[in-house]
Amino acid sequence: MEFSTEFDARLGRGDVTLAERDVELLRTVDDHGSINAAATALGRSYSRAQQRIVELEEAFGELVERTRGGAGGGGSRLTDRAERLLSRYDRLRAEFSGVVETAETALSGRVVDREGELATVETTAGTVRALVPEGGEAVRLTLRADAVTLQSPSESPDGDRTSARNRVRGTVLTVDAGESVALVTVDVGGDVSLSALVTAASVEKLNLHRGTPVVASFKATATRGVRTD
Amino acid sequence: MEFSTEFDARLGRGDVTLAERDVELLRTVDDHGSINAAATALGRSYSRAQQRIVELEEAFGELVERTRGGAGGGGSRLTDRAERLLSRYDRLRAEFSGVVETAETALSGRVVDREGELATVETTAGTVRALVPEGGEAVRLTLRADAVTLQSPSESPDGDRTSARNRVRGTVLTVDAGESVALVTVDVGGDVSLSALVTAASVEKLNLHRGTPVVASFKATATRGVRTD
DNA sequence: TCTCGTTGTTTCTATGCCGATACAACGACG
DNA sequence: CGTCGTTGTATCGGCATAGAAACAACGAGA
Repeated sequence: MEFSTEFDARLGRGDVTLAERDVELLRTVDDHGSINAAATALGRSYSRAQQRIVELEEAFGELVERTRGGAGGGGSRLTDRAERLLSRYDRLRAEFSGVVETAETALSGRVVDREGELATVETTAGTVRALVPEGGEAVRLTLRADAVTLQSPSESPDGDRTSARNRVRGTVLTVDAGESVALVTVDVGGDVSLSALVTAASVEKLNLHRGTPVVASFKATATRGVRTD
Repeated sequence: MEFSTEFDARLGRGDVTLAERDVELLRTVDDHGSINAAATALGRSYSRAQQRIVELEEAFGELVERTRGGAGGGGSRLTDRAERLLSRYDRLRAEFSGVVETAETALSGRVVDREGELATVETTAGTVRALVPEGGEAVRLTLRADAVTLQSPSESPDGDRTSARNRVRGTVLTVDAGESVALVTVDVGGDVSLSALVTAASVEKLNLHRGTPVVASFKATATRGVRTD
């Protein structure tokens, strides 16, 4: 069954949280030069918009510099603090978007050893280390495609000199090339294949196509599990 | 300024979206054995809870198996479909949590070349490849600590045989050891340091401590940018 | 066949959020 | 010194959401 995955991001400070709606408002104030024009442009009431800005400022500091009088009657513009806040929000949202957009591999497995939140998990694709919250036995691991590094088997070092502890041999199943990046699926012996997001340049350098033998490596700290029991 | 980063995750199908509140309800139905008991336990009204379940089922299929009659008057339990749905939601939420909890490095830079959404960006830490949405010039790159692999400089291959295209030399600044994982900051010459989340085992194997020379490598596809202009 | 607590359905009501409206205060510009 | 469109403030009303309450229907078990 196919779902759409959605989210909304918030930045909290005290008991006030900055949400998408607030960001939209502040951005529009910046664009239109006044709270009034911004509210109108967004189809929102001025009074609520103004109140909301005051509320946000109580938590986040001065965000909007108001001026009154003059030819145009006055206006408002964002402070540097507000710009930084919006930039911070953008990055947060971009990261969440990354989660939603990036392909992922899900592996079912069983915890066989554990040291703190670092677990050793037996999966169909082999034994991997992963971060798993305490308490679980049966787990499901999630691994983002952009966390998987592919390399040529001949170059595969002994693994003692890198912090990427998980290392699986396999052969390339498919290469779905985009404009500048490609989604590569790798058969690693289990019932599911492993997805890796690599650049087009890497596809060429590693000569990736169906049948290419590769070593897929990924960090334990980038492999996260949730319990399923 | 320190913020709390929050999110809520949703799974959509058609025009119905499964939110945290719904997951909570379904889980409680499972725990208590009836919609009625679940609603009471959550301090919610039975009628709304029941209506919501029907609404969810119209989009997601049968989620709750109801029975009426018998000693206890009947009851409800979750279907396999519901269990799978909840598991799927858990993994999504876990991924978002990962974003919130994982340390990250932010690099300011400037796009000097671009091929599709893959950009070459000059930063204070050197030249890196990153995924940047079209249109930007000045960008801010975000790199998750769990996406950074550390390796010993002696073992650093020529880079043509791996798909981790970004490679930066540096020296370890700090090692913040947790129970089983450690957050390592690496001085890479710029004004900011690079954070890497590695296992305690890797700290030992690579002999990481202040002053250790390392090569930090990370994939272009795991480096995401947002424009700042 | 009766009992029981459930499911299923309807209606009323409380609440919170927000737009709409009205009006006072402001102050640089002309 | 008046004008102008802004900021700032208070109040009313609409709308959506959800709890409260009441009641019918159900059906396995005693």
